[in-house]
Amino acid sequence: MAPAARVSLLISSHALPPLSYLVPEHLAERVQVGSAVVVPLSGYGRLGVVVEFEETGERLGGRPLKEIRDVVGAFSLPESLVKLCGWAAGAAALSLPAVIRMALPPGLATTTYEVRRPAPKWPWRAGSAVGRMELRRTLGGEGLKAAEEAGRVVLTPSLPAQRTVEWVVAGEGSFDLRRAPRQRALVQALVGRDGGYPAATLLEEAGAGREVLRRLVRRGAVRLEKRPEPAPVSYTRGSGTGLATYGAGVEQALSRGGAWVWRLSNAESVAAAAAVARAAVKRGEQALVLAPEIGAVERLVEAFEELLPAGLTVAPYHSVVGRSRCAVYEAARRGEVDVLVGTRAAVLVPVARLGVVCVVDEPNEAHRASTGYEGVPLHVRELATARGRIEGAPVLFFSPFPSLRLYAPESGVLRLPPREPDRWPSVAVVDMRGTGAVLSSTLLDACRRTIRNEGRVGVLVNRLGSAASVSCNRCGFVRTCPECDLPLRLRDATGSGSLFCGHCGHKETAGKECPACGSDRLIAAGFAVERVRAELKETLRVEVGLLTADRREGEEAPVVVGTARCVLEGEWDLVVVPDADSLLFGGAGSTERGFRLLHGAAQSSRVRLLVQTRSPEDHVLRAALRGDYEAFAAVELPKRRKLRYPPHAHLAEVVFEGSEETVRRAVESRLRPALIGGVEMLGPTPFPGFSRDGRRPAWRVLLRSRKRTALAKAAALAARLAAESRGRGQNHGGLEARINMDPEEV
DNA sequence: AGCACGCCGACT
DNA sequence: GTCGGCGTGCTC
Repeated sequence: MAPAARVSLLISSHALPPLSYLVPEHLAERVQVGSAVVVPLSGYGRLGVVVEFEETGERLGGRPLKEIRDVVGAFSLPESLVKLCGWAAGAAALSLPAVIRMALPPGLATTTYEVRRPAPKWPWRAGSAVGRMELRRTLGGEGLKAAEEAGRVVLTPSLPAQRTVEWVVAGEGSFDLRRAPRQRALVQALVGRDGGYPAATLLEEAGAGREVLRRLVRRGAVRLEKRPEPAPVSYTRGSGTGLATYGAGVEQALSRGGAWVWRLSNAESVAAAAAVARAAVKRGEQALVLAPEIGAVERLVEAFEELLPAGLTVAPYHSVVGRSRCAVYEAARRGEVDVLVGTRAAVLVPVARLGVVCVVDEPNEAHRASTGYEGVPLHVRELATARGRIEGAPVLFFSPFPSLRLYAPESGVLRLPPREPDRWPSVAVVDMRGTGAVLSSTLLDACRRTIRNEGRVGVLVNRLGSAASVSCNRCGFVRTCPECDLPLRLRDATGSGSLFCGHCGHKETAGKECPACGSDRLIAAGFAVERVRAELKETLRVEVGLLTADRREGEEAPVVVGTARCVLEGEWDLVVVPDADSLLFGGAGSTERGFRLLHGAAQSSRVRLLVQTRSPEDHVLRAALRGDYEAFAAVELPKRRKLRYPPHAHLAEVVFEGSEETVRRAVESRLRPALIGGVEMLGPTPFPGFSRDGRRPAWRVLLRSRKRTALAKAAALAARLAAESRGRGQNHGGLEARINMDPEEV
């Protein structure tokens, strides 16, 4: 029996399971779990990562095992990160090699060889780097294998060549520049910069063109050098005062460890995260701070530069950082970055001495990579929690309104003392029962008053109002599912037709009369942006701007109508929500989302908030308008438990695209019988407006289980079934499926 | 029979 | 990612 290493290979068919290789005596010291190694596969060298060891014979099915050829120390991962990758692969139903690849530096070239001892007729010199393709073209497949065997070429994975910047260095001696004022100015600007100066900056400062520089070079007065572009690591320049406010909370979390939620306003979250990072750095450790979007990362980096005491290093990590991203990766790996701030792409970056993980704006769904995009398709809260557990680092989640799945005591996440917002607008609730108008006179008066005082009004409209709910115009009654107590949704936005429960699939007809008061005034909720804009323009006779993800018009207007994301980013004197009900009961959003939007609307208003509703007594509405997260959670948490939403079980959402018949047949005959390991199935339910091309109907199946891995496997199976039926071209157009693990909106 | 093409599974 | 094996379907 000899120990063999299981190696996860870095090739783009990720289906290959880890393979076993013998560890030769001379490499035994260096081969550990996480080691990047070169191993033979079909005769050629490949890059792989050791994921475990096993006791095995020296042969496998009659053939002797091959040996590991080399260790690539520069790209080895810490053992803890391999563990994390294993966890993530199980939770997301991805192969381990696929996840390992995400943990390696971006842009790593895995097919580059170094020529060590060229044969006489080879066109390459010793030491040159040559791609596998070129080697094969010249030497042939067998020739390359032989060359590898003989050690003439060695697979040498490498990072993309760093971009270089041109530097100007002053030359020796003196030159007569009396008649060359431009050149003189350039040389003047170089004085005192003995190490040289970047050419672009120098030219700009001296106000000179390239020709001036060229002449100086010709004279020998200066010389040019190509130097590697530095990684975008910046130094902090603050004093660190102002972070003391958070000292007690920081101390509590860092000394006790584990996962914590800290309810703070978004602005305070930034300072508190800085305080956490600083405490970690004081202990000689590094901090990893995760933000939902690239813009948020950039803002955090800037804020940290000002907030943290001078001399610490901060670096951003996200897809737009570009070629120098791998330089940041390397710097973090070597322990040279004190605070690494990144998007979800950063959660698998190896960090030499991880001291703490911070997740800001925790409930934001942008923290999740969509399937098929870069990154593990799980919410960062799951990955951060797992990473903290595996690496023994505390994890802190920041938000004024954390997700309920995290806040639930059963999640095992501890709570730090919250701070309620210090500013809250005066709130007006307009009861719209009995009126068919879009805009009440109270709303219009409030707008007029604000405009007269030269204030600005933000009008928050819930997207396009599709997938609406139905409520009674007379008494405000909202139809709910008898089983789940969730608002029923309208099958199509036209208002006619049937209602369904998005959770269990319960169906009923809309009916003509209100079950509560008997009136026949049932209406579909949900106003479109354009409609509200037109009515405001018409009535107020002022310019009304528009602010959506795709369109920006008249942003500076006294009144601006927009979708939630855009309006809540701004600051307004008056924020108006013409249809709060569509936020609360509308299809495309959960109760949590409704609460967050209304709470956010209050926070983005300096003076006044006005909402129109047909459910003025609704507890979510009331709690949101008071900014009372605790009251909201107290009512909603038991509901989650009853419905067995996360953290009480794990859910996987599978969205199928195809005809109802195809979906039902595939689900009932193939998926349901294959469910094992305590995985339950709910649905399929219609999924309005989620089809990719907008034409084919979409259907949602919810899978639920206590065991995350069993659930992930079931979801992957569902996707496979869809792919198979598509492959066989069954029934007009077949089936497509998308998976969403632990979806936000249930 | 002889050959191009595509699919599939093995490779450790 | 790379290879060979094997079946299909075409041509000589």
